[in-house]
Amino acid sequence: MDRNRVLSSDAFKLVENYSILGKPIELTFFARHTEEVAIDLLGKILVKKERDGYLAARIVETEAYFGPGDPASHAHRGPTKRSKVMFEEPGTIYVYLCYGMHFMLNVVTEKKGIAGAVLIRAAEPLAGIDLMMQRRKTKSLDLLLSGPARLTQAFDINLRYNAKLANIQNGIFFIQDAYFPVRIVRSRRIGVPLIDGDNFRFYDADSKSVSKR
DNA sequence: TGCGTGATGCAT
DNA sequence: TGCATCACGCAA
Repeated sequence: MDRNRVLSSDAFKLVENYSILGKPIELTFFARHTEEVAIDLLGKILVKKERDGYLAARIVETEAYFGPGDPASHAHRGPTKRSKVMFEEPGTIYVYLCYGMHFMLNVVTEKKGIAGAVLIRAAEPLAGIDLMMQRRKTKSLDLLLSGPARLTQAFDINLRYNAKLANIQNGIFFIQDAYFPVRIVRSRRIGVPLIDGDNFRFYDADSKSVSKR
């Protein structure tokens, strides 16, 4: 199936198709090494159920954040009021406010008690596009979800979701992508201090929705 | 390029 | 209690 066709397809029907092909992924998916999860999340579909239908987007950019030893991680000095979520059960959603105005969406990894999370930085819109464009006040498909704050704005993700499990009961979950192979590129993480050996950002080399900078 | 914006967490 | 700091986006 070609990607342009997907992007122009009717929103909510498409999600039904994906739902048939890929069930929501098990939370055990997240109970692995953070780097592995960050890579494997590329190509997965982020789905959020709303009153009037579904929002769906194909994840194309992620970053891995670890615990102690990773100075860029909120958890690097152990659990605090904010970062304790990163030590929670794998598959827990970690949302926090950045620069006083931007929400960041992460999913907790590793087994409970070990800090780790994957920041979801960008995605390609698949369903609920009109609603997302309305929220973002943009007409560009490429820019709609191409940045961590853009994505949370379009998906209306805020602190209410923090510390909730990423499962269907809570209105947000992932389903598997049965279609596209992903050509993965690694780079250093964005917006964090320069760290020797930082190579924990991952993106789909063929996606136009990857964030710039 | 610079600024808005507010919670966080370390230093007092 | 104070105050740098911050996984960013947008107007210019």
